[in-house]
Amino acid sequence: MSGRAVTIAEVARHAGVAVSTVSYVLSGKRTISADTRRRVLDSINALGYHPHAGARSLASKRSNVIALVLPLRAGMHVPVLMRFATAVVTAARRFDHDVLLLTADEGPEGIRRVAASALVDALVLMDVELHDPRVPLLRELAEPSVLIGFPAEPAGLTCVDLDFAAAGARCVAHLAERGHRQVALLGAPAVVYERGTGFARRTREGFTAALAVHGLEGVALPCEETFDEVHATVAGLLTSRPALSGLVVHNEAAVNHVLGSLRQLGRRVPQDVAVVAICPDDVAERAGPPLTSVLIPAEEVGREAVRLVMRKLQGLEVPDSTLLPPHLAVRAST
Amino acid sequence: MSGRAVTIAEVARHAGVAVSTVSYVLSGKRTISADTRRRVLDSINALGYHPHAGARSLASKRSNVIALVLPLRAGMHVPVLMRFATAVVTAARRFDHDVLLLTADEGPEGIRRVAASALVDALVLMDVELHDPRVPLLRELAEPSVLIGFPAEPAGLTCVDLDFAAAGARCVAHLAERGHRQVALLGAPAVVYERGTGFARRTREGFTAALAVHGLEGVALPCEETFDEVHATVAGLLTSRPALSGLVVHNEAAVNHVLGSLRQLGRRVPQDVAVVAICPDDVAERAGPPLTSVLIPAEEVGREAVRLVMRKLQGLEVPDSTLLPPHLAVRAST
DNA sequence: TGCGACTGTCGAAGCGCTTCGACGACCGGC
DNA sequence: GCCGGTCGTCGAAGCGCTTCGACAGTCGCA
Repeated sequence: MSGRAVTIAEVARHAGVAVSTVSYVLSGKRTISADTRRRVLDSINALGYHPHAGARSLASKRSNVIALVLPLRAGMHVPVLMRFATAVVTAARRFDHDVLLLTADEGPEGIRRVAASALVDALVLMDVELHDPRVPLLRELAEPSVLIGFPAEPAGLTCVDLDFAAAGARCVAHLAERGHRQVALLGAPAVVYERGTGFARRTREGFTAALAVHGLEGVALPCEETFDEVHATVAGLLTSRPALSGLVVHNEAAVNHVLGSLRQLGRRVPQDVAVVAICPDDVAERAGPPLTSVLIPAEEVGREAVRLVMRKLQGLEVPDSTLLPPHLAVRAST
Repeated sequence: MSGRAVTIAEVARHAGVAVSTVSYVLSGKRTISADTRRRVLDSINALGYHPHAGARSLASKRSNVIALVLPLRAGMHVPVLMRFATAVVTAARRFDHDVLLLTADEGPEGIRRVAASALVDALVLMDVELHDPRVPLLRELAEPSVLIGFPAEPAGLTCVDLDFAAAGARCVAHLAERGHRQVALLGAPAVVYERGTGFARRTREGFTAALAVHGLEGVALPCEETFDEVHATVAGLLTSRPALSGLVVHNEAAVNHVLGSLRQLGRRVPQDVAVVAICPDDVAERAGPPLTSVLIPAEEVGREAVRLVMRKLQGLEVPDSTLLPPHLAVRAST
């Protein structure tokens, strides 16, 4: 194997047809008789032909690669991002596309580079901030793009995300159903709110709005991620609000610390304090006790982002905004 | 911006030189006078020229892209993988290469596809198993590759990893220094050992060998990742070995559960039980108490893997095996 | 002064593919 | 039996780049 690569010309010779015929068999852009198609496909298999990606992209002006831009910043929950990433790769393959991985440290310039050099046909951006420096760049790019998350000014962009406001509200509703009257939200670290990251704020807004709807008392606090800080926050909260009996945790790294802290304070879950988390299912399942949770449907979001970007690539219309509904899984913690 | 893309011919015209001259300015493969170089570079900037990646790869037989193959399987610690991934991307950019992300679900065939289609020049594979189905394929590929991790039969391959045996030994040595006589290793879930994943076994071997060296008593156990299972394991261990006073935890997902379990059992860390973890620094720092740990130097490993694969691409010799030494950071848990 | 050895630049030939226009062969309708 | 229309296939013209050989100048040295 792997001497010089097989070219389309060799396939054509082997099958006794013209190069263009092979190309049309592969692309399906012109009708080819069943008989010829067979011969060509047989030759392709016999020779182990794989089209040269560069040649193809040069001739067709399509690279069949999409960029996945994933900044990695403080306070982000890496496992969730990884799930997005693999979901995007899997979905992209279904559309016969590959995925180029871009990180933040090259800055927006990296996006321009891969777009301008025709390395990629389209872009999917993750972890979008309210005032994201990449967003203005996207507007002037010819390549279509989809954002996972929402910037402050999403007009003219295509955005997908879990409906975090609904997720926050769903958690409150669940606690209300269970009869809790005083609840709290432990969210992302303060720095994430300050940066204006959309999902953190939207969860908080949904949470707060739902308190009014259900007539609950509640408070939303940022939450750091070391055990000691979490413990201090939880202890302070329970002291200042003795009647508090429901907790919503929207911080994957802190979830287990919260449970450890409650244990240490002698509060039983769910008898003394009920806990609902917004986090991936596996984290919720592994916790002690397993947590009632709203999962972040990473696979679904990633798949949807790819679907949308592919539609744009075909020139089809897509909605500006796609919000995926939250799903609550009830487990032992409420 | 972004009408039709600027081509090298337009740059050449703008600068008043031949197309080939522009190419040589960019590649540095022939001497060009300082004066001409200036004019060409100015034109490139003025026009915002970016070479067409496909054209370049077609003509030069180099795509300047490397594949990062990262299967995502049960029991793997996603955050660590993500660090590898970003380290690889960052390092690759320093060599003017981009990174194509491949996951497992296309199987080994995906590797063959991207190699045969000249989409990538080289491959970096992560999370290698002892009997990895991708390994035989690599041997017959023309493209150079580097593995992060070791298969059972690494002859003729290039492998990089943290020296997990040394890491396991280092933890034992540390506990011995602190005067502990009876210790235990809580490792990966059983399934990971059964699959023969190298790093899990090597840590255990290093641990076991070091017991003898330091004259300690000890046992190595697999460790599941739900709180309840961890708790059962820890409780069982402390019951069956009352004199046990040192714990090595090589399981990122279980680390916080172990601490929670000890808390619940009324054992203080480090007074009653000392704990050393093999995990990323941020997990160790956030734990309660912050953990003495051997970090998995993901950035370093990723960087080294890229450096090696680039050397191979240049036809240079590289060592078959690169083991990065462990670094122990002492914190509050020992 | 002449001659080889560089230097710096150019022109042209591909790289492997897609796509466009062309063109026989064959069809049905008159 | 002839004509317009498909259908299936072919040949050739690029796509934008790298690289090779060629070739004017220049320079140093005999």
